[in-house]
Amino acid sequence: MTEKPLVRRCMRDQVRDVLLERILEGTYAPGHRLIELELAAEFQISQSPVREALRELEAMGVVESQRYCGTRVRASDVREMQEAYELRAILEQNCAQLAVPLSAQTLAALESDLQDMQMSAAMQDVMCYSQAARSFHRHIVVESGNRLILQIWDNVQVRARLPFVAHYLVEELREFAAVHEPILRYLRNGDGVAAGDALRAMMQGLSSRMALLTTSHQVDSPEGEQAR
Amino acid sequence: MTEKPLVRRCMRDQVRDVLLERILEGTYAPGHRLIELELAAEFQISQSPVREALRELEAMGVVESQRYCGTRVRASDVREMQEAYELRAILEQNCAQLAVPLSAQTLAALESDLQDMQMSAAMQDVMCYSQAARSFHRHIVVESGNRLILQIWDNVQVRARLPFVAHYLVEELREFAAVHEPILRYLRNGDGVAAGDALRAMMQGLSSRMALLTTSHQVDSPEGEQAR
DNA sequence: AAAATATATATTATCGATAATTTAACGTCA
DNA sequence: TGACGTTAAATTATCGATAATATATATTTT
Repeated sequence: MTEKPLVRRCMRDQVRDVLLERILEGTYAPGHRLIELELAAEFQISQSPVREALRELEAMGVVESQRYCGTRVRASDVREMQEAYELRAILEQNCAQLAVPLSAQTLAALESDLQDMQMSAAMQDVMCYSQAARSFHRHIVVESGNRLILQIWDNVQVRARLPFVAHYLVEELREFAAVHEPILRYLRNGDGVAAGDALRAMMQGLSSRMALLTTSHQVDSPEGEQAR
Repeated sequence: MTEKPLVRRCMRDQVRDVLLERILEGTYAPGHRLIELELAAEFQISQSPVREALRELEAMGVVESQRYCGTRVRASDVREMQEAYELRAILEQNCAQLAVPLSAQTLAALESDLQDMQMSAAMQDVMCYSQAARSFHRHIVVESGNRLILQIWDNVQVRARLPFVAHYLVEELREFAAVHEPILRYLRNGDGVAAGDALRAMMQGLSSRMALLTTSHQVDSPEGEQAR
């Protein structure tokens, strides 16, 4: 397993980034155990930096660990994803209101993101769609001017697992992209309330969809590596 | 400096809690340096658990550290506090809506908190007031049923530095306590929207007050211990 | 055979020491 | 004097090893 040489920048940060990447990309499935000394051996470093990286990931909510029992990738259950979308609904509704009026520059960026969404929706490119959608929504949060909310949103975003969700909605990506059109229109007209309401409705719709996954699909069930 | 014996429960957690307490109580003023080996010596443990505790506090946003340069208590600037109250306004407004109708038990708890607030307001006991107010608002967030929001709220709560804010508002604690009366009444009547609106107004009022502190007071200026 | 107990193993939590790095203090030279 | 380099001191980052603990496995007891 060859990996980048891990030089310059403290080991801890590098390990964190590598592990986070692996988790988000799915290399480490939910439930996968992360053993400190094993990882230390792989990276050819000692236990300490690995340990600290894991603690950081734990604070971020992507792994969880129990005293003396090890650390494993969190299986984001349906309930949590639902809650994440419910929270996003609230945050983004308000951010839209705070963000208007938007600069021409920001509007252009949103326009560009929307085009990317429509393009990738047509090609059913889930990863690409997720990225564009994330960018679209994030711009609105940024423009709210509240850095704390942005920080929180970024955190919640990780838990919302959009790439995962988009995968289940691959047939409907076009429709989801289309929903963003009126939102952009409202924003362009400076109607933050309408844009906010539309954003909220969209997110709450997704939240409801999450609930349906509970029964139809088994979400994030660890396949290869199980709890013992 | 005698302290609790720090036994049972991993050292890291105990250290974290002690340090957090000291920071929130003001024993460690903003800007205060936290030196790993110094703390390790005080607690009679090694550097590692102290270090991990500091990393955790950093993730919580109460301290900040630079590579090889040490860790110090964050000076929560006015802007951040303002943003925190703006966010609380949004979260609590929505939580009130989600929380109704409340159980008799919860209403009783809110009633009790309100009494504590009025009592401590009368005695100008800032710490006591802060605690009661925190409990009051937290109950509402808990009853929203959204655990993720609760998690976020707890985090934001730390940044809002209520004890600090309350100190500046000590003369007005009575009035602030009184504002909670109609909120409780709305909640008792099951009017989540009205309660939410009132909560939001209160929080936004505080947010505005924070802005005023910018000019009139020098907030959180490290007195004893300075940056070098 | 089932329950309870002891042993073994795997892994984390902590330790004490060293390496790496930053900042401050000092001295040198133009 | 002041810019510049150099050493010294302070502190973090990392290391390698040990202690503590949980889980799994084997053993005994009833």
